[in-house]
Amino acid sequence: MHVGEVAALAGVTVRTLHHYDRIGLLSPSGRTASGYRQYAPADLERLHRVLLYRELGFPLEEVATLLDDPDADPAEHLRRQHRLLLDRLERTRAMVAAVEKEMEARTMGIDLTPEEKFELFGDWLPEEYEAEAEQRWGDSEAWAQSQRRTRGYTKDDWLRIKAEGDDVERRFAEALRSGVPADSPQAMDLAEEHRRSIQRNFYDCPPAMHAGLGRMYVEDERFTAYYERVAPGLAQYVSTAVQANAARQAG
Amino acid sequence: MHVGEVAALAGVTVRTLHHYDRIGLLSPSGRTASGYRQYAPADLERLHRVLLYRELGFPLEEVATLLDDPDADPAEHLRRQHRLLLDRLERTRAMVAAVEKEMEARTMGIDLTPEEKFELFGDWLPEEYEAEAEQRWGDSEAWAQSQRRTRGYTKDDWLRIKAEGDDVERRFAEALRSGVPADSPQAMDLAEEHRRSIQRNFYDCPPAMHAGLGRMYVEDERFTAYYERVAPGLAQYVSTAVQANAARQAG
DNA sequence: GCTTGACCCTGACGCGACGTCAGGCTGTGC
DNA sequence: GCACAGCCTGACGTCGCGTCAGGGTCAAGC
Repeated sequence: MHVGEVAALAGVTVRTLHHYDRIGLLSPSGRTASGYRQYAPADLERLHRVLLYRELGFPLEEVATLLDDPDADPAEHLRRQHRLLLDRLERTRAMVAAVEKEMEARTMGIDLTPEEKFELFGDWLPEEYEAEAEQRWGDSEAWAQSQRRTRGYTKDDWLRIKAEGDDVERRFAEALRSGVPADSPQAMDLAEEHRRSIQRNFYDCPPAMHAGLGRMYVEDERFTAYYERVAPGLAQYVSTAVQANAARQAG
Repeated sequence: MHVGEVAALAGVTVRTLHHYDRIGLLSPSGRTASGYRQYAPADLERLHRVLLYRELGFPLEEVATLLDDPDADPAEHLRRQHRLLLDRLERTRAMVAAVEKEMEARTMGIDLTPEEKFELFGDWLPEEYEAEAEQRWGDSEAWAQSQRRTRGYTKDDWLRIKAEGDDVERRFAEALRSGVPADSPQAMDLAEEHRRSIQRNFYDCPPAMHAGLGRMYVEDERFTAYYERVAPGLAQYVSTAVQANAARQAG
């Protein structure tokens, strides 16, 4: 195969292949009499690995040392790439969660601290996050996928939505005032309505994620303060109702 | 706040902030009498957005036009960033799936075509992949997370593992030869053993993913050929047993 | 056999997003 | 009052290519 074909196959430019040849990262294993580069199947394999490591953010020089390590067999590379990709998956998921927290905060008019906003850029320790996310969101995988529907909302929608949320809040406060238990079917129905409202308007919110939000309402003082300002005891009330509802859905 | 603090908070260097100031992407809203940069909270918010868009691969000039668009309010940015992050999540997931396919192929000594290996780098159309992945892996979310255990395998492990896999295969072939139905408890038990073997050795493999592998064994001719070479009809046999077992686990 | 047009070659310069000194001013603790 | 950390502004270096420039190659069609 010559450069053009390889470039088209791999989705890179010819110039890139020239560059990789020049710096010795990937030199084609042959040349024609007239000097044309000839790529063998093994060269393609190497290119494949190069592109994956590059995608993962390695500088080309480091890629070269990785690939030229005599102790690293193909399986070794696959395992490393697999691990790195899973790290990236986790990191992206954390960023999605952070943006969602901001969205949730914004709809309630709560300001996050600067530290909180930037925390997702800090030096990323997957193990640390893992446990936290697990606890916060439960099955954090299941909800992440289906959230693609939230795209393409217009500004007007958000006003309508805000009104809708206020309505549910008001009825929660009413239930609390008239002594309806937080784990009663009536309160759970309100919680379910709350969940469906989020689901329709903001992002897909399966019961497990909803339960996570519920916990946040009592654990994060700013969310607590938001509800407490509507009515005293409402944060705990909503939290309990939401979690009871989630348990009901799961059971 | 002055540069050093902001840099530490956001996890960037002072030089980066100088650069953003120079190119007009993020100029601090004030200076002290002696010329020190003074960053206000609003500057931090802008920086936060800058870093997220940068992380998502936008060139800085484009980031500037995005942020200076008078029609784009904060919610607009959150929605866009959310959408872009979900795209990235999907793309990373596809790459993970591709690497896993390679791993699976390698353990069976099957070569993937160059096109297949590079397909994940092609111009990425999320919708296209979505349907395919859904069909291939079922609940592709649920299994992705728990795979972090596969890290840190040594070379020796893989030899032991290969022997283990061969053993299960041999017993599958035996069951097929002696007329044990593929959806019988006995065959399903073998399938479960197969799944657990993968789970222990290669990557976490919940029933849904295992069922996906089972489908691949009959749909991808090279995997089919692998099993058929062990015994005629074995590909379909294993596939059926695996999927029956997955259904049993789910029920 | 000759042209045409697509593809290949090797320099060489340019660019984006900073890293990295150099040389000098500022602000705080002892 | 001085040491030392932290701030300033140039200015040059680096990495991973993009983008010409100037010239050779090759299969197709006339």
